[in-house]
Amino acid sequence: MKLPVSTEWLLHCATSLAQLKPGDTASAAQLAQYYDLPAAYLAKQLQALVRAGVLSATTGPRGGFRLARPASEITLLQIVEAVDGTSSPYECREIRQQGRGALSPDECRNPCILAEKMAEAHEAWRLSLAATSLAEIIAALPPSAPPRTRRRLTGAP
Amino acid sequence: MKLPVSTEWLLHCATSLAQLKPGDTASAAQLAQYYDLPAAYLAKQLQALVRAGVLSATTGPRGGFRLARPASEITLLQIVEAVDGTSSPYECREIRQQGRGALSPDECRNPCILAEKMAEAHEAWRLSLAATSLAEIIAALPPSAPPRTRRRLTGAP
DNA sequence: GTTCGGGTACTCGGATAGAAGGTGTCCGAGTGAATGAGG
DNA sequence: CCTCATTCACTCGGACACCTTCTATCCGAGTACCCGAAC
Repeated sequence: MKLPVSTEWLLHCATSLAQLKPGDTASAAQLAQYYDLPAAYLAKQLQALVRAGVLSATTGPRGGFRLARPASEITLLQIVEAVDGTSSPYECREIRQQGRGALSPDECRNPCILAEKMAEAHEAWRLSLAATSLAEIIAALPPSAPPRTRRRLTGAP
Repeated sequence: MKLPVSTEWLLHCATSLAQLKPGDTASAAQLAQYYDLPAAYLAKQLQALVRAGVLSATTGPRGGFRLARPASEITLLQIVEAVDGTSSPYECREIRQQGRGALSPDECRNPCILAEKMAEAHEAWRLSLAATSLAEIIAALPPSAPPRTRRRLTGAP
């Protein structure tokens, strides 16, 4: 069970975008320089956040990415699931219905207990991530962080 | 983020082994037939549970696998982590210290907040899985299940 | 001075190769039990 | 009938290919801005 490395990238990028002034954008190239990441691949992953409705993209000069909604309404879960998908890591393939020990369809009316327990754990994970919004992450940073982030993102010395 | 398919196999196999009479064993071939799984690969994964101390293996005729401890002391988490490893799915590579926006080592004295939140979610997942033991899984089955499982595992008609 | 048109440079977006880890398979080393002969 | 050495079949354990997914890269389509000329 491994999350893509790009998960970290996008969590940090979203945090950076949340520190911009409303209406401002940052391009994929700027974000890539800010964190020293492969620009093309980062752009590809940012598109996933656009498709998920977390970011909105503008083309052309002075274009780039910005948050599609207020930072207080974007949770860590939404970002992670935009990158990695929403499916559960445990996929029940109903092996209890196969082989010599196969259960009758009648005995499988209620779902597999093991699958239920795994789903509960996944739900606990999701709830934990959904409990934190980007706004709370920003609030935990020192007050000097946002201006500095803006400065360094735009490339100003 | 995807768990190996073999996770389901081993959760079910451990459940089956927990239904044996104390001291009895089941071979990898028997378990594979019971669930219609590739026997060689299942054996390879069962070894992982042996290395983790969840199962114990006996070679030679009438040998096989059995629980290394009482079912009440084996949690779902121990089985899952034996298969998939104990590392967190989110790996913080400290990209905040790289690139144009790199933070000074002094500002990185306390760990990255995002990494902390991701670790909290993983811990919630682990706690949820650790809360259920194999004994509780068995207790939820109908009383007729264990004898039937034993019969079908050994190949008796 | 204002307005309009074209050019340009910059942006995202999707289609295309390479690498890592899970999946599946194979064969060898070791062991405990069953067997047969001998006492 | 009991004992013991031998054989054997069965078990696990580790080493070797294949395939899906993540990683990385490239180039094309579209667009907002900037500049120049005309009014």
